[in-house]
Amino acid sequence: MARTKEFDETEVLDKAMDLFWRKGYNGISAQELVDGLGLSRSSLYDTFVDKHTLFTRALEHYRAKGTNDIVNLLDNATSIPEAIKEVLIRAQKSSLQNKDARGCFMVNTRVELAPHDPEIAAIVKENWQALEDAYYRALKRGQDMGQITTTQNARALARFVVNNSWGLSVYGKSDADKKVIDDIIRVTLQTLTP
Amino acid sequence: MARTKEFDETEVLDKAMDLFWRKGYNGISAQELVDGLGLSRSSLYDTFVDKHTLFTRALEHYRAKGTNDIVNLLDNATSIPEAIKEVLIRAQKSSLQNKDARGCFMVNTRVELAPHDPEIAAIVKENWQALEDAYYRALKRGQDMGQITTTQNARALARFVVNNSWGLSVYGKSDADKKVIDDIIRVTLQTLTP
DNA sequence: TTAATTACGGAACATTTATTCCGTAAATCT
DNA sequence: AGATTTACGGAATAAATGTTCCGTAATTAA
Repeated sequence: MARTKEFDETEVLDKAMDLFWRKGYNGISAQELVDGLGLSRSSLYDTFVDKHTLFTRALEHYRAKGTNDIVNLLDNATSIPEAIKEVLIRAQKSSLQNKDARGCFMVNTRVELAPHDPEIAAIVKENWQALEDAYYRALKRGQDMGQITTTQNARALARFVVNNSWGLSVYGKSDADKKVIDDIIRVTLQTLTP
Repeated sequence: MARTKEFDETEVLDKAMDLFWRKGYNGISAQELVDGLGLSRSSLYDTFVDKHTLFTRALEHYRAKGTNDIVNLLDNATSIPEAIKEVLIRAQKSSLQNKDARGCFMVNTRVELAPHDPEIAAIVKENWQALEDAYYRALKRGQDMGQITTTQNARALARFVVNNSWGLSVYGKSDADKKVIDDIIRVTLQTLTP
């Protein structure tokens, strides 16, 4: 009944996610998006309405992809300290290797947009709570298995771990140094173990 | 020999700091700056050259004001855990009370600009290292006084504390909840004490 | 094959952006 | 007081911004 799109929507969202992740919402222009996404202006606006909607889609794409990976990793872990260490290290890998300094898309967005954009704030909040809950479940299991300290309740520990992962995300935005990251992760994990 | 300025440069920098702090560099326009600073466009550009220079001055103003306060507090502390607790709480107060969601200007800037702006990155880095060093000195003294654990070296603990302060800054940008903040501070401090 | 529908490329648009310019006002030095 | 220098208000500017429009191309249902 009509012409077919010449691009794959998911692939475009992947690219959009990467662009916004790197440069932020206000840091990237419509022209840069057109150039970077590889589709025409009209197709972009036909499909994604406007810049803000595209950003929202990209952020939700990140949520569905990246965050769920972490949640699954935590839910399936047998060694909780190892799993948490893995998650904290994984977030730093791109910063250390590619020196592209992306950090975490959710953290970047929370800093840039959440204070003035309720719709974005809601997505960021949901993501944060999903992460906190995943850490909570893992830490709770860890306590039952004797892998995690019981001097603090699992909820507090989960919030503490999220806080450190956020700190590391900020850290990864500039001058990432493996020694510093290792120190932070080591102290954080020592806090969690009995 | 010439007409006197009708504004106080320091007062303007205070306002500029507050505006950039709240909305970021790309989030605020030249027009909003003119309106918010209360001086004319020509005076603004005569005195502060351009938007980027004004931002740099505002950031250095923050460095000279806010960061030095913290450094002094830490250097003069008798109870190191109390001092660190005070610093971590203080950064959260504005977020909890005014719900203005400013967070920390340096953290905001590190996320928004440092990856793509070497000049800004240098200021942010210097600030971060000054803070880490101040924590280090305080923690070292704390270890000597038996107030701080010796299971980790003071440098690692300092990096860990900075990381948590950054996490709290991100947290303060949206939906700040006193219970969560208290959990994070409590676990962090428990890690530091013997 | 034709009709209907949607996609695409690119020019066009109105608005906003950061910045400059200019005429006038005020302050200081001689 | 006069000359010189700088500050100020506001209009003006050029470029960039996000978005729309239009003619043509491609796809499918009838």
